[in-house]
Amino acid sequence: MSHPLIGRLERHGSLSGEEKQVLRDISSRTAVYRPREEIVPEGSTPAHSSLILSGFATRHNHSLDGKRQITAFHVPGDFADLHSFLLKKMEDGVAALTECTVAQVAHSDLKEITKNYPYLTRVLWHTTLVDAAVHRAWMTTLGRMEARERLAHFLCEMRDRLDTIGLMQDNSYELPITQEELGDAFGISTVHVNRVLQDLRAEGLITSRGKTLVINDWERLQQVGQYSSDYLHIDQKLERD
Amino acid sequence: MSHPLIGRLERHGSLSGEEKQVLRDISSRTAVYRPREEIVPEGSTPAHSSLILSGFATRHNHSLDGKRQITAFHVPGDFADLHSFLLKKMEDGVAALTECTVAQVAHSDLKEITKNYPYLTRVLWHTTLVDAAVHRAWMTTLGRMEARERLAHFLCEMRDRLDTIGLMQDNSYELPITQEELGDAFGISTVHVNRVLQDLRAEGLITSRGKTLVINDWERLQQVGQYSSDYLHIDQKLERD
DNA sequence: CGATCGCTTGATGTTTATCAATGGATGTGG
DNA sequence: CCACATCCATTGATAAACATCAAGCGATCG
Repeated sequence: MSHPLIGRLERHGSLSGEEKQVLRDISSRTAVYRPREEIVPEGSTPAHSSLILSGFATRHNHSLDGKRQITAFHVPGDFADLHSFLLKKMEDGVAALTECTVAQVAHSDLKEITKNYPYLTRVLWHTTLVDAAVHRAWMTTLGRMEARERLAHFLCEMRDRLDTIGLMQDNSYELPITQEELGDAFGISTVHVNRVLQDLRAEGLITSRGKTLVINDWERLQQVGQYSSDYLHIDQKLERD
Repeated sequence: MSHPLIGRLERHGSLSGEEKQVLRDISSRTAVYRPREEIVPEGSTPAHSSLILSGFATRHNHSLDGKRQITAFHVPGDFADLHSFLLKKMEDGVAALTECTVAQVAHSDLKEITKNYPYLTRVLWHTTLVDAAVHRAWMTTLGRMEARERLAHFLCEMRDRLDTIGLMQDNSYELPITQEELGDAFGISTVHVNRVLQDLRAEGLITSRGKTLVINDWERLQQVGQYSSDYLHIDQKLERD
């Protein structure tokens, strides 16, 4: 398996051999987490950032009265809490959805990168900006779209994100996310998620068997979700100089 | 008037004299915008980032069916579209709410900073991460809180943000935002914003005369909004070394 | 002075939450 | 291997939050 972070960053820039070696060096310490296990506790102050090498994970807040808001779903190659490098305190925790292999990148190593590798620094900064761009897209679906549009939008987003890492084939992908988690991400009750997904199936837009999701009508699903992949900045290249 | 950006960044780190001079140099080109004028058009690819020196501004998306989602309200000292330095294409536009004086910082200058001033680079990166942290807090209110809680939360947030730049006195501040704009930010119809604000007034939590907002019961307003200022990372210091 | 803007109010309809219960699938200890 | 528990998807009935439509009203402005 090629290195997920290097693969990811190479889509956003052209790394030198030295830079690739640096990335390999700082991500050599790995850990494995079981499903539902906390990778980064909510409210903690980690000394390293967690790069997902394999598996799916969530990032989530809890409101003061205990309700959970999932702020991101993470897939292999995502730097789930790179922002903790500079923000220190994690308002949002990271938890494994499936078994996850995670590289733990020391913040001290990241700081060295900012001192010696300006281009690599910009590439890493860029990944946190894409993360924020996804937040803004989700804000728009949360604030201005109905439940079926939100879910359709998300299914489109996952298709494109998984496609770039080779986890989508024939408009089908594995989505190890329960209906309760979808509800917590998109501000919908579990019951309503269930009914909306049934509608999308009944209209012939999607099929699902177990955790496998099939997109049967990509065009119409994008229309329903008012989806455009622009905000993911897939394959946007950062110039070196 | 002291320089708003330097004031802002000095709360997040300790800048050297040389670094302060660099910041002054790159933000010397200014422009003035009238209320409602676009500062950064939605979908554009600016060659510079806009730093608000004075005035209030919004950042906003439009869903494909034309509904507006406001993703941020900006106050003096905010680098409204610093993310356009690396993301290039602006999915969200910036528009003036009041008359705004804006410093236009060339992306080429920002790139030079990343090459020569690692500490300054981290401080700038940090500001984009705080921006994203606010997005996540808003996502939580959008997804998991009711209209009156969302608005109460926002009024608390503005109190603290305006306090740090000296625009809050005696639990009172100027809020040049219409009820329609509040609705577009928090996923609520204008009519409902109006009724919720009336409720908050009737309960004695706030008073408003024209654009002036007074917080009459800070404790209870925070409770209603389930607010804690942690996510704003006010006065968090980044170590130099 | 008409026009526009922002705020307000009332009446009605829709989306979605909540509560409660069921059933299949999976896993676990005895 | 079975009894039991747990998780997740599903269904029906009722209630709440909020949107939409429509109209009026004061302030401001060219």
